[in-house]
Amino acid sequence: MSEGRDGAVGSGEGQSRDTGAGQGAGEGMVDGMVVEPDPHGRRPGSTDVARLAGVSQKTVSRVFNGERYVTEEVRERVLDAARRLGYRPNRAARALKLERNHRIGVVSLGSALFGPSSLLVSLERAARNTGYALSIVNTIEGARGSIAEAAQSLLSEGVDAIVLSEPIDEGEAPLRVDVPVLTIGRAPSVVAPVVLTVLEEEGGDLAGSAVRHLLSLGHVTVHHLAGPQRWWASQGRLESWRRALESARAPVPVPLEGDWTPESGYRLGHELARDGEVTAVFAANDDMAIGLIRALVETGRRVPDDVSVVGFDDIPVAAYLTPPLTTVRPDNALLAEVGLRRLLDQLKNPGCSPAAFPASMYQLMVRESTAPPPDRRDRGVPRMA
Amino acid sequence: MSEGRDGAVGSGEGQSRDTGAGQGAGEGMVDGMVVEPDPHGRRPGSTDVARLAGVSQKTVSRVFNGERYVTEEVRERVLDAARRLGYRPNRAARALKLERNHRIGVVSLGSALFGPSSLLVSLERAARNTGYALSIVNTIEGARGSIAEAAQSLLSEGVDAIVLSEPIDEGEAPLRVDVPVLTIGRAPSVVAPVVLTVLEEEGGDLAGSAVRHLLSLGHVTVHHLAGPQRWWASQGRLESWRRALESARAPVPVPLEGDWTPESGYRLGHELARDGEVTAVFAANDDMAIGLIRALVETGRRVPDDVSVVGFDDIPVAAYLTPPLTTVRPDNALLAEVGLRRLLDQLKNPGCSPAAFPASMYQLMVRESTAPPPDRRDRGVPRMA
DNA sequence: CACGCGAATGTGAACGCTCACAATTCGCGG
DNA sequence: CCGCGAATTGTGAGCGTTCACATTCGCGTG
Repeated sequence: MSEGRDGAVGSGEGQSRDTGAGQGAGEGMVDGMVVEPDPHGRRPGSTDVARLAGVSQKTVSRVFNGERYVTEEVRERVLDAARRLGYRPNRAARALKLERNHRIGVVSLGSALFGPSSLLVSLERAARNTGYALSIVNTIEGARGSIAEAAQSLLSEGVDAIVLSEPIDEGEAPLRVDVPVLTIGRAPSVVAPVVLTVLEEEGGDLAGSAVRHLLSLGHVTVHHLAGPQRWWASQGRLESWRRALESARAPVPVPLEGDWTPESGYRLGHELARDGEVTAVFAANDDMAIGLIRALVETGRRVPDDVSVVGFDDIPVAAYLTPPLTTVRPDNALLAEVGLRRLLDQLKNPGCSPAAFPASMYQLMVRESTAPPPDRRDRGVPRMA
Repeated sequence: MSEGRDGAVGSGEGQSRDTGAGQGAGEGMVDGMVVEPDPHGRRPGSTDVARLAGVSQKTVSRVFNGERYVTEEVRERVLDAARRLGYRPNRAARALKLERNHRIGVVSLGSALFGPSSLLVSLERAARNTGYALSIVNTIEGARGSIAEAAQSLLSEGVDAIVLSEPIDEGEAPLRVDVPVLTIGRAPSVVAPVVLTVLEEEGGDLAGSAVRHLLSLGHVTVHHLAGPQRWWASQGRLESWRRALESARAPVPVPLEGDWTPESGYRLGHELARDGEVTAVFAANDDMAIGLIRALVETGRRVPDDVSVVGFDDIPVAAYLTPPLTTVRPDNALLAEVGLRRLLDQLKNPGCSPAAFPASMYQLMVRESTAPPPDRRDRGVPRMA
């Protein structure tokens, strides 16, 4: 087996400042891997592995990159040596050389809102499945230029691409970066080598099912409690609501604008409650829907008997509220997955066409916060024309 | 918006074999900074800046690290050159040389639960305020060894430290890593150079106020709907509940174990409802409390008239439920901040004693899901002995 | 005026890795 | 036995930074 080669190593040691001598001394077991006492308290590098395995440093590199042209025997020896030393390749060095990081940056809002959170979780999972790491930078909502700042910070970390999650329209100079960008939801203006987008609308008509559900129950129209219009997500839901009404030839009331919080739903709910005509409301998220319901209840309107309410998100507790909330459940995991796939396809294979959307992303969860409007209830459920 | 640039790339070709495409920063204005056409289609490095500014590369480094001994005039010149080139220091190179990354890794559960999410957001903010970047790896609950795996993955990214957020007890071989570790909540067994902890209990007695509140309303005892006991957080809440009962000499009922979801609260709520003695329940999170309330309502028990319920977390909608939920509000931001401070102090100044906890972290939000027990209501609010 | 000292700047060697390009080996047909 | 290509392994040059160590410069002091 190992024919002389050990002789060859001994000679060339010009550079050995840190390389102690060939110590074979004490060693401790850690979890099945032997840790050789580090020569100088340094983490082992590929050269250390190479020395121990009696091969060149390059060969170690080959083994760890799964390149061809390594005999099984050598590979074994290298892997074994690596295990003994507790070696892990140094990503920084690799990134330095390769000029890419296998890391993508996410600009997100620092919020614990259910929608954004679950999107983030899904993004992480999707990224990790494809071998990418995620860097997350949160912007502070309302701080001007914070998206650009966040993007810069990611760029200096050397991310290969940037994802703008839940982008909001900061109404500023376009964001300019030199890596591919994926925006989830409609894009604010971005200048980059590649700009990709996954639109929420791609996965179906968002609010359409909610609106049609309410109309088919006999409501004359559906009011809308919108999210902050600087969020593209809010705009999408609003538009979808409007379109659904228009295509059903129902009147389109003036939408109210909240800020995602139950407080805002509550406040606007009191306004809505003053209008006796209101029998159905679609809220842009569940939190606002809940605030809204509370306001209605407090002003003596029953839900769903007097007013029907539909939310958006299907937060975990939605089914357990009183009354259980009818709501639209988006498939954030799917959204994240498709978006990331488009981005990564583009990264490794510039110019290819974006992956199509596989399936519908929205599901209306009909529960008990919706019912026929009061003047019709006794007549049963009528149909829309 | 629109596509990025495209032309302009034509010239450089030599080096672009591995780098996807040569689509580095092209020419043009970037956010007010002039980008000189790249000499070789490469991102500018400090040497380029140095050349342009007519100084040595080292001086550029000095400027960007805010070292002393740089004349104002030179600094200006360097900064100006850097701006012109659109230079950003390369973190990978720095990390390579420094052997640290200014990056800390977080092992978290991939969940959109409110508690963990808001903790994560707080961690990110705290980290960024101190110049650290965060890498987040989610574990999959229930997958064996996933914490160790996640930690390894962070390690190979070269993080300077690891935070175990919301750790769960996987009952496995101790986690062994070679960077400092911070565990938020009680630690599973970890072997590392430094192991720090922030306990939730440090910030107050968690559930104590909730239990005392209920007892003082006249309830004989308080039942507990616990979280999954593999989570240290659940154990803390359970213990705190038990201690509070014991120190009030109230009987300690057998706790029920849920899994954080409203479903589990609902299911266990039905069990609880069978026991006519139950007049007060403390749930380990709001979601379960909501499921519980639903179950109670369905079985004809009124909340709070027949049964009082207290939750934990104070999720945004808690105040807008019917009835508004009395709950314990933890200060996750504070928790994250103190924890991170301890970690960073330790990193830059090994051996110093951990920062103390500045303030109480729990606040009982008394709302309308709690009231005196049914048999006493008419007699007004009695006092505990 | 030499000397010294501190302020300001430059030098060259790593850091751990990958890549283009040898260099070595092996099998085998001519 | 030579040679040639394919399979394997080695070599050396950086990638952009930082660091220890010069080096230069300006100027007050003996």
